[in-house]
Amino acid sequence: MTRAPDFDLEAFLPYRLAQAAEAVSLEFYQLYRSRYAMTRPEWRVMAHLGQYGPLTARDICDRAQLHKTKVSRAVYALEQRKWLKRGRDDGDRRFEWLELTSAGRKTYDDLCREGLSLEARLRERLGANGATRLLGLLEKLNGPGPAS
Amino acid sequence: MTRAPDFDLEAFLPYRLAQAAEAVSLEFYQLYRSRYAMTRPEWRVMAHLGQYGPLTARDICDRAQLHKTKVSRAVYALEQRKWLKRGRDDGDRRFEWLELTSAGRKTYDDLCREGLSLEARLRERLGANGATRLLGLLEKLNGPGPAS
DNA sequence: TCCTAACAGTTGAAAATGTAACTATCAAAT
DNA sequence: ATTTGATAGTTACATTTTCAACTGTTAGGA
Repeated sequence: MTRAPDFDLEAFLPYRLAQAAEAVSLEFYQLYRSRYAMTRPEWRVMAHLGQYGPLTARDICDRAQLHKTKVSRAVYALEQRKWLKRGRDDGDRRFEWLELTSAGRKTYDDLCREGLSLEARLRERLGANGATRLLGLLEKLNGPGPAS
Repeated sequence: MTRAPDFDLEAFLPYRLAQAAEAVSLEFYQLYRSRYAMTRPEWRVMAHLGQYGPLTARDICDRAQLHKTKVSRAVYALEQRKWLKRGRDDGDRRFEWLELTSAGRKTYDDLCREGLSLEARLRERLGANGATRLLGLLEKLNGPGPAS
């Protein structure tokens, strides 16, 4: 049982990534939270619906890496606020197709504009090509993933 | 009120960072969770204590960006398991100095070894200099931060 | 047809978290 | 000495998240 003296927390990727992600997403979270009283899962669900048209809850789970109970509750909340409507699939009645209402899309568009503005600030910090290189590295990092 | 057609979720940094951080930290989380039944805040607190010697709860809050109630509860849990001991500061009795016990250090050392092994796998995915470049970019990202 | 297994989505209870109020201690000013 | 305001850390309560069990539906045999 030897010591582990060469472990360096400051250079530990899971730690640094978590710190960076938290700091960056906090800026945006505070915005949609204070402006629209939305939670993180609610914004995630809205973002995916706004971006990729009608989806089932399952689709959102897969794409957004969100647990199905989170999606279920977020969908319920968005529906209550009339930002989303659901419709059963006629062929397979287990599915529900989820879609933003026009009120939901208005909110989504507003948050997209804010997102773009935040994105611009972040890219400024990263310098030319910085964002592209960062996205590329993140891609590599998740790449292989757990074998299906 | 114009549409926001150029918002691209797949290239949105807060989103991609959150996804990457979650995926990467999950690998490690599952390890210390299954092997030691530790929560994330508990590991964070242990990591900081193992790495930076005796600290107060406040130090850990600042360094680890962890809310003080999380730290308080994590410290309590680690203490119960005899992985940590606390001692009042003689000068200022508000402070408590926190330190890993030798049992705690043993656990910490074990997790450090696992951390190093995970880190090696991640660096392999990132290629030569990839990790260094990634850390540099993350640094820039958080750099300025909100003005104090 | 009937049985079984799988899937989409929901719900309830337990655990974790966030917020605000709290105790105890200290420092500075009066 | 006493008051005021700040700080370290804890606790209580409300909200969120997680986990497992559940309903309803479909598909594929026997």
